[in-house]
Amino acid sequence: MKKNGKISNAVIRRLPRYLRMLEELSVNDVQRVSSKELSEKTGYTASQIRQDLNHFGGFGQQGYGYNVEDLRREIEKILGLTHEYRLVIVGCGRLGRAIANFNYTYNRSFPVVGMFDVNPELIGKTINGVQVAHVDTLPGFLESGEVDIGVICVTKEAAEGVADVLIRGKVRGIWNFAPWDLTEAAGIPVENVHLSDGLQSLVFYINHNEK
Amino acid sequence: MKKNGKISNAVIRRLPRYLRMLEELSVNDVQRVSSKELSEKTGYTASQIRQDLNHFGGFGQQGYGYNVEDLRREIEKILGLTHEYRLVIVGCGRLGRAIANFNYTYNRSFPVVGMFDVNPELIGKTINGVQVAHVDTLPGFLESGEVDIGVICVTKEAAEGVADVLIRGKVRGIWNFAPWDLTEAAGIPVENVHLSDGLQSLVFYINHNEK
DNA sequence: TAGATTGTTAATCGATTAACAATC
DNA sequence: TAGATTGTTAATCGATTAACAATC
Repeated sequence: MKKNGKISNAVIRRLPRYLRMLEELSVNDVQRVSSKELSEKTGYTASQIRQDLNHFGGFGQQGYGYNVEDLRREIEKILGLTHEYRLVIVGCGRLGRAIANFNYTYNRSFPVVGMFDVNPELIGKTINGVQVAHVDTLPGFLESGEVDIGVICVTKEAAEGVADVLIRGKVRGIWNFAPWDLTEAAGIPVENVHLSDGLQSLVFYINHNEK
Repeated sequence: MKKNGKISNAVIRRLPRYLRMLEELSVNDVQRVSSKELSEKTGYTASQIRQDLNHFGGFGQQGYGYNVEDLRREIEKILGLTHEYRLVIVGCGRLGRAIANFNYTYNRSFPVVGMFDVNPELIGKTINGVQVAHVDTLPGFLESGEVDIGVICVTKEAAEGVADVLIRGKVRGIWNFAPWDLTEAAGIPVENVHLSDGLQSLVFYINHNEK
Protein backbone atom coordinates (compact mmCIF):
# COMPACT_ATOMS: atom_id res chain seq x y z
CA MET A 1 0.00 0.00 0.00
CA LYS A 2 1.53 3.23 -1.18
CA LYS A 3 -0.32 5.71 0.99
CA ASN A 4 -0.25 5.47 4.75
CA GLY A 5 -3.85 6.54 5.40
CA LYS A 6 -6.49 3.97 6.10
CA ILE A 7 -8.31 2.71 3.03
CA SER A 8 -12.04 3.17 3.31
CA ASN A 9 -14.45 0.30 3.27
CA ALA A 10 -16.13 1.70 0.17
CA VAL A 11 -12.90 1.40 -1.80
CA ILE A 12 -12.30 -2.18 -0.69
CA ARG A 13 -15.81 -3.18 -1.70
CA ARG A 14 -15.20 -1.88 -5.21
CA LEU A 15 -12.00 -3.83 -5.77
CA PRO A 16 -13.71 -7.20 -6.40
CA ARG A 17 -15.83 -5.53 -9.02
CA TYR A 18 -12.81 -4.05 -10.78
CA LEU A 19 -11.28 -7.47 -10.64
CA ARG A 20 -14.28 -9.05 -12.31
CA MET A 21 -14.18 -6.54 -15.15
CA LEU A 22 -10.47 -7.07 -15.62
CA GLU A 23 -10.87 -10.83 -15.72
CA GLU A 24 -13.47 -10.41 -18.42
CA LEU A 25 -11.18 -8.14 -20.43
CA SER A 26 -8.36 -10.60 -19.91
CA VAL A 27 -10.46 -13.48 -21.20
CA ASN A 28 -11.27 -11.40 -24.26
CA ASP A 29 -7.56 -10.76 -24.84
CA VAL A 30 -7.83 -7.03 -24.28
CA GLN A 31 -4.37 -5.66 -23.45
CA ARG A 32 -5.07 -2.17 -22.18
CA VAL A 33 -7.93 -0.27 -20.63
CA SER A 34 -8.46 3.37 -19.69
CA SER A 35 -10.26 4.62 -16.61
CA LYS A 36 -12.90 5.94 -19.02
CA GLU A 37 -13.53 2.46 -20.43
CA LEU A 38 -13.61 0.95 -16.96
CA SER A 39 -16.06 3.64 -16.01
CA GLU A 40 -18.46 2.57 -18.75
CA LYS A 41 -18.17 -1.03 -17.65
CA THR A 42 -18.52 -0.51 -13.92
CA GLY A 43 -20.73 2.55 -13.68
CA TYR A 44 -18.24 4.27 -11.39
CA THR A 45 -16.79 7.56 -12.64
CA ALA A 46 -13.39 7.52 -14.30
CA SER A 47 -12.23 9.95 -11.67
CA GLN A 48 -13.24 7.62 -8.88
CA ILE A 49 -11.53 4.67 -10.49
CA ARG A 50 -8.25 6.56 -10.82
CA GLN A 51 -8.63 7.78 -7.26
CA ASP A 52 -9.33 4.28 -5.98
CA LEU A 53 -6.40 2.69 -7.76
CA ASN A 54 -4.05 5.42 -6.62
CA HIS A 55 -4.64 4.55 -3.02
CA PHE A 56 -2.46 1.55 -3.70
CA GLY A 57 0.01 2.88 -6.22
CA GLY A 58 0.39 4.27 -9.71
CA PHE A 59 -0.50 1.32 -11.84
CA GLY A 60 -1.29 3.29 -14.97
CA GLN A 61 0.67 5.19 -17.53
CA GLN A 62 -0.21 8.66 -18.74
CA GLY A 63 -1.48 8.71 -22.28
CA TYR A 64 -1.89 4.93 -22.30
CA GLY A 65 -4.14 3.77 -19.50
CA TYR A 66 -3.71 0.53 -17.58
CA ASN A 67 -2.29 -2.78 -18.68
CA VAL A 68 -5.10 -5.25 -18.08
CA GLU A 69 -2.97 -8.17 -16.92
CA ASP A 70 -0.79 -6.05 -14.66
CA LEU A 71 -3.72 -4.30 -13.05
CA ARG A 72 -5.51 -7.59 -12.51
CA ARG A 73 -2.48 -9.00 -10.77
CA GLU A 74 -2.05 -5.86 -8.66
CA ILE A 75 -5.64 -5.99 -7.43
CA GLU A 76 -5.27 -9.68 -6.67
CA LYS A 77 -2.19 -8.82 -4.65
CA ILE A 78 -3.97 -6.02 -2.78
CA LEU A 79 -6.87 -8.28 -1.89
CA GLY A 80 -4.56 -11.16 -1.03
CA LEU A 81 -5.82 -13.50 -3.72
CA THR A 82 -2.36 -14.75 -4.50
CA HIS A 83 -2.81 -17.94 -2.56
CA GLU A 84 -5.52 -20.31 -1.40
CA TYR A 85 -7.83 -19.92 1.58
CA ARG A 86 -9.17 -23.13 3.06
CA LEU A 87 -12.79 -23.14 4.10
CA VAL A 88 -14.83 -25.22 6.47
CA ILE A 89 -18.56 -25.14 5.99
CA VAL A 90 -20.67 -25.58 9.10
CA GLY A 91 -24.22 -26.51 8.27
CA CYS A 92 -24.72 -28.70 5.22
CA GLY A 93 -28.30 -27.87 4.40
CA ARG A 94 -29.05 -26.63 0.95
CA LEU A 95 -27.31 -23.33 1.54
CA GLY A 96 -24.14 -24.94 2.84
CA ARG A 97 -24.12 -27.36 -0.05
CA ALA A 98 -24.78 -24.52 -2.49
CA ILE A 99 -21.77 -22.64 -1.15
CA ALA A 100 -19.65 -25.77 -1.35
CA ASN A 101 -20.66 -26.27 -4.92
CA PHE A 102 -20.29 -22.62 -5.83
CA ASN A 103 -16.77 -22.61 -4.49
CA TYR A 104 -16.00 -25.89 -6.15
CA THR A 105 -17.16 -24.54 -9.50
CA TYR A 106 -16.21 -20.87 -9.58
CA ASN A 107 -13.84 -20.27 -6.72
CA ARG A 108 -11.03 -22.75 -6.95
CA SER A 109 -8.78 -20.66 -4.74
CA PHE A 110 -11.17 -21.24 -1.83
CA PRO A 111 -11.11 -25.01 -1.42
CA VAL A 112 -13.54 -26.53 1.03
CA VAL A 113 -11.51 -28.75 3.34
CA GLY A 114 -14.22 -29.72 5.80
CA MET A 115 -17.98 -29.90 6.10
CA PHE A 116 -19.89 -30.29 9.35
CA ASP A 117 -23.46 -30.85 10.44
CA VAL A 118 -25.47 -32.39 13.26
CA ASN A 119 -27.98 -34.21 11.07
CA PRO A 120 -27.22 -37.99 11.13
CA GLU A 121 -28.66 -38.29 7.63
CA LEU A 122 -26.00 -35.98 6.25
CA ILE A 123 -23.02 -37.19 8.26
CA GLY A 124 -20.85 -39.48 6.20
CA LYS A 125 -22.20 -38.21 2.90
CA THR A 126 -19.67 -36.90 0.42
CA ILE A 127 -20.20 -33.47 -1.14
CA ASN A 128 -17.82 -32.39 -3.88
CA GLY A 129 -15.32 -34.85 -2.54
CA VAL A 130 -15.60 -33.80 1.10
CA GLN A 131 -17.18 -36.05 3.70
CA VAL A 132 -19.62 -34.45 6.12
CA ALA A 133 -18.56 -34.91 9.76
CA HIS A 134 -20.33 -34.26 13.05
CA VAL A 135 -19.99 -30.73 14.41
CA ASP A 136 -18.58 -32.23 17.62
CA THR A 137 -15.45 -33.10 15.68
CA LEU A 138 -15.00 -29.52 14.47
CA PRO A 139 -12.80 -28.26 17.36
CA GLY A 140 -10.42 -31.17 16.81
CA PHE A 141 -10.38 -30.55 13.09
CA LEU A 142 -9.51 -26.89 13.60
CA GLU A 143 -6.51 -27.82 15.73
CA SER A 144 -4.75 -28.90 12.56
CA GLY A 145 -4.43 -25.16 11.85
CA GLU A 146 -5.22 -25.78 8.23
CA VAL A 147 -8.40 -23.80 8.14
CA ASP A 148 -8.46 -20.13 7.11
CA ILE A 149 -12.13 -19.27 6.91
CA GLY A 150 -15.22 -20.64 8.63
CA VAL A 151 -18.50 -20.49 6.76
CA ILE A 152 -21.63 -20.45 8.92
CA CYS A 153 -24.68 -21.92 7.19
CA VAL A 154 -26.66 -23.01 10.24
CA THR A 155 -29.86 -21.65 11.73
CA LYS A 156 -30.02 -18.39 13.56
CA GLU A 157 -30.23 -20.26 16.85
CA ALA A 158 -27.10 -22.32 16.30
CA ALA A 159 -25.04 -19.54 14.73
CA GLU A 160 -23.55 -18.02 17.86
CA GLY A 161 -22.32 -21.36 19.19
CA VAL A 162 -20.71 -22.21 15.88
CA ALA A 163 -19.03 -18.81 15.74
CA ASP A 164 -17.55 -19.44 19.18
CA VAL A 165 -16.08 -22.76 18.12
CA LEU A 166 -14.63 -21.24 14.96
CA ILE A 167 -13.07 -18.33 16.83
CA ARG A 168 -11.62 -20.57 19.53
CA GLY A 169 -10.32 -22.79 16.75
CA LYS A 170 -8.45 -19.75 15.41
CA VAL A 171 -9.90 -19.40 11.96
CA ARG A 172 -8.80 -16.10 10.41
CA GLY A 173 -12.18 -14.92 9.19
CA ILE A 174 -15.85 -15.83 9.18
CA TRP A 175 -18.31 -15.80 6.29
CA ASN A 176 -21.68 -15.79 8.00
CA PHE A 177 -24.91 -16.65 6.20
CA ALA A 178 -27.04 -17.06 9.32
CA PRO A 179 -29.65 -14.33 9.78
CA TRP A 180 -27.85 -12.97 12.81
CA ASP A 181 -25.21 -10.26 13.12
CA LEU A 182 -21.85 -11.44 14.22
CA THR A 183 -19.98 -8.29 15.19
CA GLU A 184 -16.33 -7.65 14.57
CA ALA A 185 -16.00 -7.76 18.33
CA ALA A 186 -15.12 -11.33 17.45
CA GLY A 187 -11.58 -10.05 16.93
CA ILE A 188 -11.43 -11.44 13.42
CA PRO A 189 -12.99 -10.08 10.26
CA VAL A 190 -16.54 -11.18 9.62
CA GLU A 191 -18.59 -10.92 6.45
CA ASN A 192 -22.28 -11.12 7.29
CA VAL A 193 -24.42 -12.01 4.31
CA HIS A 194 -28.07 -11.18 4.82
CA LEU A 195 -29.80 -12.51 1.75
CA SER A 196 -33.24 -11.31 2.77
CA ASP A 197 -32.04 -7.77 3.44
CA GLY A 198 -31.25 -7.48 -0.23
CA LEU A 199 -34.59 -8.96 -1.20
CA GLN A 200 -36.37 -6.51 1.07
CA SER A 201 -34.65 -3.47 -0.38
CA LEU A 202 -35.46 -4.83 -3.83
CA VAL A 203 -39.10 -4.81 -2.78
CA PHE A 204 -38.79 -1.19 -1.71
CA TYR A 205 -37.48 -0.24 -5.13
CA ILE A 206 -40.19 -2.26 -6.85
CA ASN A 207 -42.79 -0.25 -4.98
CA HIS A 208 -41.08 3.05 -5.65
CA ASN A 209 -40.06 2.43 -9.24
CA GLU A 210 -41.34 5.66 -10.79
CA LYS A 211 -42.31 5.22 -14.40
CA MET B 1 -43.34 9.10 2.77
CA LYS B 2 -43.47 12.34 4.70
CA LYS B 3 -40.69 14.25 3.05
CA ASN B 4 -40.64 14.89 -0.67
CA GLY B 5 -36.88 14.57 -1.19
CA LYS B 6 -35.43 11.37 -2.57
CA ILE B 7 -34.46 8.81 0.04
CA SER B 8 -30.87 7.74 -0.30
CA ASN B 9 -29.87 4.22 -1.04
CA ALA B 10 -27.93 4.05 2.22
CA VAL B 11 -31.09 4.65 4.23
CA ILE B 12 -33.06 1.99 2.35
CA ARG B 13 -30.31 -0.55 2.94
CA ARG B 14 -30.52 0.05 6.68
CA LEU B 15 -34.26 -0.49 6.93
CA PRO B 16 -34.14 -4.30 6.69
CA ARG B 17 -31.65 -4.29 9.51
CA TYR B 18 -33.87 -2.16 11.71
CA LEU B 19 -36.69 -4.51 10.86
CA ARG B 20 -34.67 -7.52 11.97
CA MET B 21 -33.88 -5.92 15.32
CA LEU B 22 -37.50 -4.96 15.83
CA GLU B 23 -38.68 -8.47 15.04
CA GLU B 24 -36.28 -9.79 17.63
CA LEU B 25 -37.53 -7.30 20.23
CA SER B 26 -41.08 -8.18 19.29
CA VAL B 27 -40.42 -11.89 19.78
CA ASN B 28 -38.98 -11.09 23.19
CA ASP B 29 -42.12 -9.13 24.08
CA VAL B 30 -40.32 -5.83 24.38
CA GLN B 31 -42.85 -3.01 24.05
CA ARG B 32 -40.74 0.09 23.57
CA VAL B 33 -37.28 0.95 22.38
CA SER B 34 -35.25 4.15 22.25
CA SER B 35 -32.94 5.22 19.46
CA LYS B 36 -30.13 4.75 21.98
CA GLU B 37 -31.05 1.10 22.53
CA LEU B 38 -31.42 0.51 18.80
CA SER B 39 -28.04 2.10 18.39
CA GLU B 40 -26.43 -0.45 20.69
CA LYS B 41 -28.11 -3.27 18.80
CA THR B 42 -27.38 -2.11 15.28
CA GLY B 43 -24.12 -0.28 15.63
CA TYR B 44 -25.54 2.80 13.94
CA THR B 45 -25.57 6.02 15.98
CA ALA B 46 -28.79 7.00 17.76
CA SER B 47 -28.70 10.22 15.80
CA GLN B 48 -28.58 8.40 12.51
CA ILE B 49 -31.44 6.14 13.48
CA ARG B 50 -33.67 9.08 14.38
CA GLN B 51 -32.61 10.82 11.19
CA ASP B 52 -33.35 7.73 9.10
CA LEU B 53 -36.77 7.13 10.59
CA ASN B 54 -37.72 10.76 10.25
CA HIS B 55 -37.37 10.58 6.51
CA PHE B 56 -40.63 8.69 6.59
CA GLY B 57 -42.46 10.30 9.48
CA GLY B 58 -42.40 10.87 13.20
CA PHE B 59 -42.91 7.40 14.53
CA GLY B 60 -41.59 8.12 18.00
CA GLN B 61 -42.70 10.02 21.02
CA GLN B 62 -40.55 12.45 22.95
CA GLY B 63 -39.57 11.16 26.34
CA TYR B 64 -40.75 7.65 25.48
CA GLY B 65 -39.02 6.33 22.39
CA TYR B 66 -40.62 4.08 19.79
CA ASN B 67 -43.32 1.50 20.17
CA VAL B 68 -41.75 -1.70 18.89
CA GLU B 69 -44.84 -3.13 17.20
CA ASP B 70 -45.84 0.15 15.59
CA LEU B 71 -42.37 0.85 14.30
CA ARG B 72 -42.07 -2.65 12.94
CA ARG B 73 -45.32 -2.25 11.06
CA GLU B 74 -44.30 1.16 9.76
CA ILE B 75 -41.03 -0.14 8.36
CA GLU B 76 -42.83 -3.06 6.79
CA LYS B 77 -45.19 -0.57 5.17
CA ILE B 78 -42.32 1.57 3.90
CA LEU B 79 -40.57 -1.41 2.38
CA GLY B 80 -43.80 -2.80 1.00
CA LEU B 81 -43.76 -5.99 3.03
CA THR B 82 -47.48 -5.85 3.66
CA HIS B 83 -48.29 -8.42 1.04
CA GLU B 84 -46.71 -11.35 -0.76
CA TYR B 85 -44.32 -11.28 -3.67
CA ARG B 86 -44.34 -14.32 -5.90
CA LEU B 87 -40.99 -15.57 -7.12
CA VAL B 88 -39.88 -17.71 -10.00
CA ILE B 89 -36.47 -19.28 -9.71
CA VAL B 90 -34.59 -19.82 -12.93
CA GLY B 91 -31.78 -22.30 -12.54
CA CYS B 92 -32.37 -25.13 -10.10
CA GLY B 93 -28.82 -26.07 -9.31
CA ARG B 94 -27.80 -26.06 -5.70
CA LEU B 95 -27.99 -22.31 -5.40
CA GLY B 96 -31.47 -22.12 -6.89
CA ARG B 97 -32.64 -24.93 -4.63
CA ALA B 98 -31.00 -23.25 -1.64
CA ILE B 99 -32.88 -20.03 -2.35
CA ALA B 100 -36.11 -21.98 -2.77
CA ASN B 101 -35.56 -23.65 0.55
CA PHE B 102 -34.44 -20.50 2.27
CA ASN B 103 -37.59 -18.72 1.16
CA TYR B 104 -39.70 -21.66 2.07
CA THR B 105 -38.25 -21.73 5.56
CA TYR B 106 -37.62 -18.12 6.52
CA ASN B 107 -39.38 -15.96 4.01
CA ARG B 108 -42.97 -17.03 3.82
CA SER B 109 -44.07 -13.77 2.24
CA PHE B 110 -42.00 -14.60 -0.83
CA PRO B 111 -43.58 -17.81 -2.10
CA VAL B 112 -41.86 -19.59 -4.96
CA VAL B 113 -44.51 -20.19 -7.60
CA GLY B 114 -42.32 -21.59 -10.36
CA MET B 115 -38.95 -23.21 -10.87
CA PHE B 116 -37.23 -23.59 -14.23
CA ASP B 117 -34.15 -25.30 -15.60
CA VAL B 118 -32.81 -26.84 -18.80
CA ASN B 119 -31.38 -29.99 -17.23
CA PRO B 120 -33.62 -32.99 -18.11
CA GLU B 121 -32.60 -34.66 -14.85
CA LEU B 122 -34.16 -31.84 -12.85
CA ILE B 123 -37.27 -31.21 -14.92
CA GLY B 124 -40.29 -32.82 -13.33
CA LYS B 125 -38.69 -33.02 -9.91
CA THR B 126 -40.56 -31.39 -7.07
CA ILE B 127 -38.74 -28.94 -4.79
CA ASN B 128 -40.60 -27.64 -1.76
CA GLY B 129 -43.83 -28.48 -3.49
CA VAL B 130 -42.98 -26.83 -6.81
CA GLN B 131 -42.33 -28.87 -9.92
CA VAL B 132 -39.34 -27.89 -12.03
CA ALA B 133 -40.30 -27.04 -15.62
CA HIS B 134 -38.27 -26.44 -18.74
CA VAL B 135 -37.08 -22.87 -19.25
CA ASP B 136 -38.78 -22.86 -22.64
CA THR B 137 -42.09 -22.78 -20.80
CA LEU B 138 -41.10 -19.72 -18.78
CA PRO B 139 -42.43 -17.04 -21.19
CA GLY B 140 -45.82 -18.76 -21.21
CA PHE B 141 -45.79 -19.05 -17.44
CA LEU B 142 -45.06 -15.35 -17.05
CA GLU B 143 -48.07 -14.46 -19.20
CA SER B 144 -50.26 -15.39 -16.28
CA GLY B 145 -49.06 -12.13 -14.71
CA GLU B 146 -48.78 -13.84 -11.36
CA VAL B 147 -45.07 -13.42 -10.97
CA ASP B 148 -43.56 -10.47 -9.13
CA ILE B 149 -39.87 -11.24 -8.93
CA GLY B 150 -37.54 -13.33 -11.06
CA VAL B 151 -34.58 -14.97 -9.38
CA ILE B 152 -31.60 -15.72 -11.63
CA CYS B 153 -29.52 -18.68 -10.46
CA VAL B 154 -28.02 -19.76 -13.77
CA THR B 155 -24.47 -19.54 -15.06
CA LYS B 156 -22.89 -16.29 -16.08
CA GLU B 157 -23.29 -17.27 -19.73
CA ALA B 158 -27.02 -17.93 -19.51
CA ALA B 159 -27.85 -15.00 -17.24
CA GLU B 160 -28.41 -12.32 -19.86
CA GLY B 161 -30.83 -14.44 -21.85
CA VAL B 162 -32.83 -15.31 -18.76
CA ALA B 163 -32.96 -11.65 -17.74
CA ASP B 164 -34.38 -10.79 -21.18
CA VAL B 165 -37.13 -13.37 -20.83
CA LEU B 166 -38.00 -12.15 -17.33
CA ILE B 167 -38.12 -8.52 -18.40
CA ARG B 168 -40.22 -9.27 -21.47
CA GLY B 169 -42.47 -11.33 -19.22
CA LYS B 170 -42.99 -8.19 -17.13
CA VAL B 171 -41.69 -9.26 -13.76
CA ARG B 172 -41.42 -6.28 -11.43
CA GLY B 173 -37.92 -6.92 -10.14
CA ILE B 174 -34.94 -9.23 -10.53
CA TRP B 175 -32.84 -10.88 -7.85
CA ASN B 176 -29.68 -11.85 -9.67
CA PHE B 177 -27.19 -14.37 -8.28
CA ALA B 178 -25.28 -14.88 -11.51
CA PRO B 179 -21.75 -13.47 -11.46
CA TRP B 180 -22.67 -10.81 -14.00
CA ASP B 181 -23.95 -7.27 -13.55
CA LEU B 182 -27.43 -6.67 -14.72
CA THR B 183 -27.78 -2.91 -14.89
CA GLU B 184 -30.84 -0.98 -13.90
CA ALA B 185 -31.02 -0.05 -17.58
CA ALA B 186 -33.34 -3.04 -17.49
CA GLY B 187 -36.06 -0.57 -16.51
CA ILE B 188 -36.96 -2.56 -13.42
CA PRO B 189 -35.13 -2.73 -10.11
CA VAL B 190 -32.40 -5.31 -9.92
CA GLU B 191 -30.57 -6.65 -6.88
CA ASN B 192 -27.26 -8.13 -7.92
CA VAL B 193 -25.82 -10.50 -5.35
CA HIS B 194 -22.15 -11.17 -5.84
CA LEU B 195 -21.26 -13.77 -3.27
CA SER B 196 -17.60 -13.90 -4.15
CA ASP B 197 -17.20 -10.14 -3.94
CA GLY B 198 -17.98 -10.40 -0.25
CA LEU B 199 -15.60 -13.30 0.18
CA GLN B 200 -12.85 -11.35 -1.56
CA SER B 201 -13.25 -8.31 0.64
CA LEU B 202 -13.23 -10.63 3.64
CA VAL B 203 -9.86 -11.86 2.44
CA PHE B 204 -8.61 -8.30 2.25
CA TYR B 205 -9.58 -7.70 5.85
CA ILE B 206 -8.03 -11.01 6.91
CA ASN B 207 -4.74 -9.86 5.44
CA HIS B 208 -4.98 -6.39 6.93
CA ASN B 209 -6.36 -7.34 10.32
CA GLU B 210 -3.97 -5.33 12.48
CA LYS B 211 -3.51 -6.84 15.86
C1' DT C 1 -43.28 19.08 37.39
C1' DA C 2 -38.82 16.82 36.16
C1' DG C 3 -36.76 13.53 33.25
C1' DA C 4 -36.35 11.46 29.08
C1' DT C 5 -36.04 11.22 24.38
C1' DT C 6 -37.64 12.61 20.11
C1' DG C 7 -37.59 15.61 15.78
C1' DT C 8 -34.87 18.73 13.45
C1' DT C 9 -31.37 22.07 12.43
C1' DA C 10 -26.60 23.09 12.10
C1' DA C 11 -21.73 21.45 12.04
C1' DT C 12 -18.64 18.09 10.67
C1' DC C 13 -16.77 14.71 8.25
C1' DG C 14 -15.74 11.87 4.40
C1' DA C 15 -16.38 10.42 -0.11
C1' DT C 16 -17.08 11.66 -4.86
C1' DT C 17 -16.32 14.56 -8.69
C1' DA C 18 -14.01 18.06 -11.35
C1' DA C 19 -10.02 20.03 -13.06
C1' DC C 20 -5.59 20.18 -14.76
C1' DA C 21 -0.60 19.81 -14.69
C1' DA C 22 2.53 16.02 -15.49
C1' DT C 23 4.09 12.89 -18.74
C1' DC C 24 3.98 8.90 -21.60
C1' DT D 1 5.64 16.82 -31.49
C1' DA D 2 0.58 16.33 -30.54
C1' DG D 3 -2.80 13.56 -28.30
C1' DA D 4 -4.17 10.93 -24.70
C1' DT D 5 -4.76 9.77 -20.19
C1' DT D 6 -2.90 9.34 -15.77
C1' DG D 7 -1.92 11.02 -10.90
C1' DT D 8 -3.22 14.35 -7.76
C1' DT D 9 -5.03 18.51 -5.82
C1' DA D 10 -8.97 21.28 -4.96
C1' DA D 11 -14.08 21.85 -5.02
C1' DT D 12 -18.36 19.86 -4.32
C1' DC D 13 -21.56 17.10 -2.63
C1' DG D 14 -23.88 14.12 0.49
C1' DA D 15 -24.12 11.55 4.51
C1' DT D 16 -23.23 11.26 9.35
C1' DT D 17 -22.90 13.26 13.81
C1' DA D 18 -23.70 16.70 17.31
C1' DA D 19 -26.61 19.70 19.61
C1' DC D 20 -30.67 21.28 21.51
C1' DA D 21 -35.37 23.05 21.58
C1' DA D 22 -39.81 20.82 21.60
C1' DT D 23 -42.70 17.96 24.04
C1' DC D 24 -44.45 13.74 25.90
